[in-house]
Amino acid sequence: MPLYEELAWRGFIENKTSEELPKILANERITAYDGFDPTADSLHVGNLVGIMALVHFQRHGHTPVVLMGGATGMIGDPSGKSKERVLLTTETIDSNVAKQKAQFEHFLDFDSGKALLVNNASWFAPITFIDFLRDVGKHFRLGEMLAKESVKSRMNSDVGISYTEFSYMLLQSYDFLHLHDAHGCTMQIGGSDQWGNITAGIDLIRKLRSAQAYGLTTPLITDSTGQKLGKTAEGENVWLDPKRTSPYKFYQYWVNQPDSDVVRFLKLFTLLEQDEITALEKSVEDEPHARAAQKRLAQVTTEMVHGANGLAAAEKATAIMFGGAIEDVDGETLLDIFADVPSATLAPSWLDDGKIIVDLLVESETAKSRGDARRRVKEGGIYLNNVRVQEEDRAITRGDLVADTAIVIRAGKKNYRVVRFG
RNA sequence: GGGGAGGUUCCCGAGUGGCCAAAGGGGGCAGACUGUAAAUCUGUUGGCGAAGCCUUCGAAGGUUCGAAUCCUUCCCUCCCCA
Repeated sequence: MPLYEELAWRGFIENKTSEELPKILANERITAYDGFDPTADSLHVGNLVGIMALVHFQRHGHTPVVLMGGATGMIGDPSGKSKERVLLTTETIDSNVAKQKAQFEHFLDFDSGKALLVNNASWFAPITFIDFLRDVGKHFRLGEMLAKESVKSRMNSDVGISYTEFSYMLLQSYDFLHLHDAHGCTMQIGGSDQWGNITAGIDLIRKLRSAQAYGLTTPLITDSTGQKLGKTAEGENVWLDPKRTSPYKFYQYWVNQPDSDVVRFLKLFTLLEQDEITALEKSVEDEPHARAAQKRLAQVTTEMVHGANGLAAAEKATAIMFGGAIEDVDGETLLDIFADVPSATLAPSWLDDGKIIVDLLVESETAKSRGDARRRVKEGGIYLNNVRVQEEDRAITRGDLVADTAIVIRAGKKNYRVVRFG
């Protein structure tokens, strides 16, 4: 399937700046970029749409460019944001850029120029403010800028918009111009909220270089609850860094996708072929309880991000946590399985101090206060080694240890925490 | 620079001297149901405790027996005019 058709089928295309795009992508080898803000030390699931779009470009022989916003990340893009960005320090940004760079290497082949990763700090740092206003600012008309949706919506909100963020579109336009000049980049990919910034860049390239550039926006992916993609039920981001989001949790995030989203996500976040996805779609209709599509989605995405070992660990942990009893597992296996689960360590003597379940919940940070712990026990949402505990003053002793090493706490249906002693 | 409106618990938002740990909604958490789903229903949602106590309504002071509510100064946001 040609690239454009494949992107369309998979659901990557929200809008394009030119009707010529399908033809160009089929007949030419182009360089296309997508920007990523290094506001955290890891990429997260929300970035996957952009990453996978670049992956498809590379698979079809085009050259993808990952633009790290080392400079622009210090400003903050107002597009799609309801409030002003908290500004980060240079050190933090640099460190984030380095860490995200390593993650991109899981997806794209950067060998011998097949893909590029650039940081816009490298071209923004030498420019003075006066030069920038003269050379770039001159080509922007205030009327157009004010008409941009990203600006308008913030102007109409009661947080307003600072001059800093207002200037963002100039910076992003200059990125595009620079990549056009330096790498022959003629295309920018971005989320639908980037439309205004992308077209601004295309205009700048046309004005200054009399050249035609293109833009493609991907839809804002939300889950069935309308929430932005890549948030756990707790509202935390699902990160690609295993230190931030364990492979187990990552796997679980995908397994838990509702029927209404799973096919869409298979298309976007896996490279599975049309035949297999169609078969999985049928399975969702015919035997939804089997959740074959969810399992396959989780399997493929986890392996892609965390490798075969990460997937194996996630699957093993899942089998235990949603399956058998915990008593008949030996200590090593137990700790291995629960390696991905948040844990706490307490001194062995703790068990001899006549503590009760409420103490255990608080000291293992399962509950945020004693009142919270007490309430949750009362509600029947606390399990000790998978056995429900309903007495607030349930004593905790050495007898509760599994395999002489740990206690497994479960809060609610699927939130586990291991407490190790020693 | 001038004028006006505001800043309340996770969010929105009510509350104008005691009946306010603060209405209502949203969100979260838990339970039932279930497919580790959706929808629905129920409970719960500052901290410590048995009662009760402690901390909280942009910040700091002040008035008062008593303040989220009144006064002063400061910080921040929005709107209009210049």
